[in-house]
Amino acid sequence: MQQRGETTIQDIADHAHVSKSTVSRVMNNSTHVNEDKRTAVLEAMKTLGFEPNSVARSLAGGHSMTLGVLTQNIGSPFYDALAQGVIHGLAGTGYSPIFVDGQWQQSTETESIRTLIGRRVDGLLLIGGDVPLEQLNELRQRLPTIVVARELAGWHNQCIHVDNVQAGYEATRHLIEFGHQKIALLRGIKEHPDATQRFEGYAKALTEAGIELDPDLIFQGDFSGQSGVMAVNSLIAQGTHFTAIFAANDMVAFGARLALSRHGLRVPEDVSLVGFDDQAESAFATPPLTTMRQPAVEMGTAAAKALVKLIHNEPYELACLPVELQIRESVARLR
Amino acid sequence: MQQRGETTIQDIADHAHVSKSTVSRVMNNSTHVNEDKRTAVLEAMKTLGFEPNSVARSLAGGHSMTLGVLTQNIGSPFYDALAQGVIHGLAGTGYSPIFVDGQWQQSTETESIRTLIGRRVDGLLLIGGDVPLEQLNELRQRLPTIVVARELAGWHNQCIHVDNVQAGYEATRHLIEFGHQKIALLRGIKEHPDATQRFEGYAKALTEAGIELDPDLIFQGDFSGQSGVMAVNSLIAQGTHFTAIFAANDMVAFGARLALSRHGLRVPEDVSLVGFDDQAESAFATPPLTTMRQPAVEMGTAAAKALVKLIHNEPYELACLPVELQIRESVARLR
DNA sequence: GAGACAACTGAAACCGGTTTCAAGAACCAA
DNA sequence: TTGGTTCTTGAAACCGGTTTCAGTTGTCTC
Repeated sequence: MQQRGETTIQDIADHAHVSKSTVSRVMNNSTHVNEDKRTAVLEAMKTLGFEPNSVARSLAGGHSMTLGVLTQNIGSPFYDALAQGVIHGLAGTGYSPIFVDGQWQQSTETESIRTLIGRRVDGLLLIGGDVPLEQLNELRQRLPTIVVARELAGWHNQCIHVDNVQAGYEATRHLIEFGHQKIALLRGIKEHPDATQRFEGYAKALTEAGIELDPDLIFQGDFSGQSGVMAVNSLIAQGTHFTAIFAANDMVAFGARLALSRHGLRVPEDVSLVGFDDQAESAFATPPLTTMRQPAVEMGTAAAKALVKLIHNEPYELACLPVELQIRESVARLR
Repeated sequence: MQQRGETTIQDIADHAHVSKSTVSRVMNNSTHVNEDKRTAVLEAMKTLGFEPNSVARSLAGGHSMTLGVLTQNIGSPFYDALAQGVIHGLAGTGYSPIFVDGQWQQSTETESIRTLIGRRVDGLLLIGGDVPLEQLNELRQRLPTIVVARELAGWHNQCIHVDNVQAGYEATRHLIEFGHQKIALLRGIKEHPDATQRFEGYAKALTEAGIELDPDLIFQGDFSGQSGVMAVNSLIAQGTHFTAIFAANDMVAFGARLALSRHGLRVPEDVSLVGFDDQAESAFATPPLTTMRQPAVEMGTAAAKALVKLIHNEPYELACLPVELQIRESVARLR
């Protein structure tokens, strides 16, 4: 705020020979104001270069026109795409997002949410996160809240996510259809629900196809490229036979791809590879990566728009978006 | 704000049998308050679950504890990394960033900055952007402002960027040292200063080595993967001989790499490749990409910390960070 | 014991808007 | 002309804090 002496509504009032109230009414179109006064005010605003103080506005009006967005891991493609979608969905609504990073740590998240509440955000958009359901339920009573990329019991229409079990199933199914049976699963972070659910889908597809689950083929890692490298190295070191890999996400797939090529294994001729996310780079990998496309931007946009509706008590529908298999060139039929 | 009836400072005052002023003083540690009253206030705050209204605080106190951050292209690795750095640099300072996306369009940027000013941000962090210098100079008078990833005349210490000419020079130099002479340049967006400056460095290195600039080797594109694909396709279609490529950024390099492999050209055996940015995926590309590493996160962090200092009128130093050649495996000696 | 000074503390003004309330003006029908 | 309505409009209260100002106490010094 620095600059004390910004022009205020009072300055405009004086300049246009009307009262503050009238200026306010002109600004908000709340009541009809005589045409001559109206133009006088508009004129004054222009000459004085008036930019209303939205802090004062928030305090008086009771809404801050600000939405709190809790993200995780800013700098990772999936969450960035969600954030991008949020910004996009908010464009032109008058609401601005204020981002805080939870870093997947409950304490940080809780703290960040407190900050947002202190700032009197008009609504909350929680992307992923570890905050316990109970706490979220309380939150929901207090503030319009929408949760993205996380499945919450009893949050119908205030929670948008993707069917990770189904996605894991389809990815695995795709590999099975191409004749693969020895499918390595590169799991994401252990406690991460996405990872767990994708594993479920993987297990389901295998079982359904009469293929036994082989613990040696399941590698517990995280969502980093290095994790993919380590998984493949360890798979090869322990002599496990595998013909395909389902990676926790595209980044892991890149790592796996690199490690494979280090061992002289080609993709897809020797090993087929499926990723998850469809981040921008995946279409330009060599070979272009077959992956499960998460509609991250769309989810962010939908969530943001829904939140605005929710705040205004307008009806809306928050549909569960589909994860689609993006077939490219990293999967081949087993010879 | 929704919830009228949040507990206010007055509630605390009543509960603790003191005045609003005293509560305020306890909150801010501004004056010494008797121990018994102090504990009474603290006690009251705890039992009533008080979260101070920072909107009111901003209005009264004259600072919003909010920093406006104008970014470009949220969702692109370089700008995301900068944003990530900003968030990181602000952690624990009490300031929250509020992001707006300029989309590299002057009108959008100007509009966004107006919004930020309306929100009475305490400072401005401009990442890249096209706002004319003149306008920025005015802005600087009004608000503490720091510009990131853009070189501005006369903005010493309020502007942090990278020496793109030097970086372009070094990348090209690296290829020349490996014996390459036919080095294709995949330029970024035409008007983009980064692209222009890197071109200058490229030209300088070539000239210095006595290699003539060949217009056929210079491809005008943008910063996308598709641009890299098209460049290589067109280079090959027109029969231009080249043994190395310096790409506008890593994404372009990925596209180029893909197109090369489609034409049966290997990296680095047939064509050497240098990227720019060193985004996370580059280390896991096949082969791992040699690239100019931009310290994006560090720049964001440094800028954020500097802005806080600037606001507080504390001394600080904003050094120009180096772009470092990250040597990996996509460059080979010309046979 | 009186005056000076420091330490606390509450009342009230203030930040810059929005909104309520009531009054004055204009308009209309009876 | 009169009473009732509808429009406009300004004064003042209010949003929830911070900060100034002045008063009350307590302590210290001479």
